[in-house]
Amino acid sequence: MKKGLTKICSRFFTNLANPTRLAALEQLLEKPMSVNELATALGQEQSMISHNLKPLLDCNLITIQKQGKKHIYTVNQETLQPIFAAIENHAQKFCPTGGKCLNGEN
Amino acid sequence: MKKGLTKICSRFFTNLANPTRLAALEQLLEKPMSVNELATALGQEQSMISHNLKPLLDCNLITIQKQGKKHIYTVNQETLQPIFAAIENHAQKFCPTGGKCLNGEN
DNA sequence: ACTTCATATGAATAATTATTCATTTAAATA
DNA sequence: TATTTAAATGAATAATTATTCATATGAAGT
Repeated sequence: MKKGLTKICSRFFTNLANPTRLAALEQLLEKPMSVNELATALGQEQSMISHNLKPLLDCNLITIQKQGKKHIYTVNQETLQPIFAAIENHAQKFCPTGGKCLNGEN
Repeated sequence: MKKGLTKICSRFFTNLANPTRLAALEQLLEKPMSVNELATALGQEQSMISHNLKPLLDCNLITIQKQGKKHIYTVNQETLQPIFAAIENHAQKFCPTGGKCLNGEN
């Protein structure tokens, strides 16, 4: 890790450290969609989705494409794919049973 | 991303989304060290370091090796290296100027 | 221009997470 | 076994972040 990356990493991880945003990303990985589609798919309020998409967009973890009234959001796969892959590997190799990493809820 | 990884990812990212813990990891990447060494290196209280190392350890992002009284912590490079690399790439390619991702402090 | 549909924003409150300080546990050694 | 050193824990408070609800913006169609 390059020195001084602590700051950008902190913001980056903060953006990802949220179940609503992760669920949104998970959904958007299936296919790009609009805010309302996302809200419906996740069973959440539209404003909640908007609020949560904003930091992801600001950090370029998703991109927006405006089609008239609709705003279609797309995942930045180049960045997120390897990260999720690393976590999947970690889960399998280092937390096979979930363990303390998953004890408790969230 | 495999379905249902949202939960583990959330905990995972929550652990990383903290400047103190990132600084600790950055330091431990240089070389494994004890709690007090870390505290000194980062200019923080021992109890703060301990509190922050705990979730990293619970999630196996670091490992512990007890040498008598001293507890030497080591980074799980297999997991963290590719993640930090992906973020570095992201920062260069998608946030070359920092932009909104870094505006404000943190 | 008015209405509708889609999204974003703001401000208040709720919930979560971090930090501090005091205390405890545990290992090593006198 | 008493003392010292290293680290962990607990509980209180501070700080941050999430969520909700009301409202604003903005694009399209009438």
